Amino acid sequence: METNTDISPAEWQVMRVIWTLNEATSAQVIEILQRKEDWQSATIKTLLHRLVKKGALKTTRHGRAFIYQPLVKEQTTMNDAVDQLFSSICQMHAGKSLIHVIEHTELSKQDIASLQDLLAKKAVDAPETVKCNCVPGMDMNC
Amino acid sequence: METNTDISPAEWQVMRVIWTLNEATSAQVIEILQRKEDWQSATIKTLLHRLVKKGALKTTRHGRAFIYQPLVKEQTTMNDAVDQLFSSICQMHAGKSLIHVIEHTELSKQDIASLQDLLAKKAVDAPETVKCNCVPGMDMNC
DNA sequence: TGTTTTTGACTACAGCTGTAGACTAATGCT
DNA sequence: AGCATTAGTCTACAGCTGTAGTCAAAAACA
Repeated sequence: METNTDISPAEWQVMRVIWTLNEATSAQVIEILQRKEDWQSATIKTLLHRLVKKGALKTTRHGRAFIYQPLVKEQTTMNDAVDQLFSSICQMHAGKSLIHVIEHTELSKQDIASLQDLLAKKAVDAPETVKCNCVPGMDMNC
Repeated sequence: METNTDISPAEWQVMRVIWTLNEATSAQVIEILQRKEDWQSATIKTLLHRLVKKGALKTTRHGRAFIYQPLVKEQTTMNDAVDQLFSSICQMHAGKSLIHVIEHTELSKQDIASLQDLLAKKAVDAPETVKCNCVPGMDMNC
């Protein structure tokens, strides 16, 4: 079964709260998100509802209210989103964009080490240049 | 003036062709994109039109037809898109997602070298861990 | 010059998104 | 038991997207 969880930006905010807490009531999500976003509670309820419908969250009734829990993993969902973006841009320029993100992203020593490791391995048989694949058939350089 | 060029996935495909060719007629764009996507010409015309309206493309009349040219730079637009994505995900997990992309992206020797350079510099004062910022106020780890 | 082709413009329409009001049923306090 | 609060459901509505048909004007060809 396809878990085609295409999560919109606003929905991401909701997911992040729930991923972090592992489970939460709508009241909690509302309280927390209102510290950050200027959203009415009805808006957040709608987002929760849509996420349940999309299969990204599940609910368990607990007396009066529901408890919301994630059905999709955070890291997986993130990776999918990033993959989707990178697969729609020009391969030739992807490297520069990666440089750009890394310049602006805080990374732990751990992650940096992993990246260095990975790059060292990739360097071995890296091509001199990566071809632009924007115009199929033609062999262009964008 | 805000050049809030929010380009949708389908529109990206169109932009990529035009960025690569520098300029193109709608006929060219249609011909090229139909090699890759199963789109009717009317669809591609709509996309071109929307991109002009959004300020991502400009047109110059050339007899019967228009010549389309980019008004926004490819690398800049890509960087913006990537920034936008990374700013909506959990900082704590961003590193892992970067590792993930790099694993699956072909990179030139050049780009790898730049990345290595950059990482070496960042390693110097990298934090042990990057805090999750998903639940403001609370000091959580997602 | 009349006809075919091309090209852009306009219209369409459903599904997704952001944003939220209104209503209802259940809960809890007095 | 009655009223206030709360949580979820329904409805709404405009703008963006994917996807495309139709039409009119212009151009090219016969």
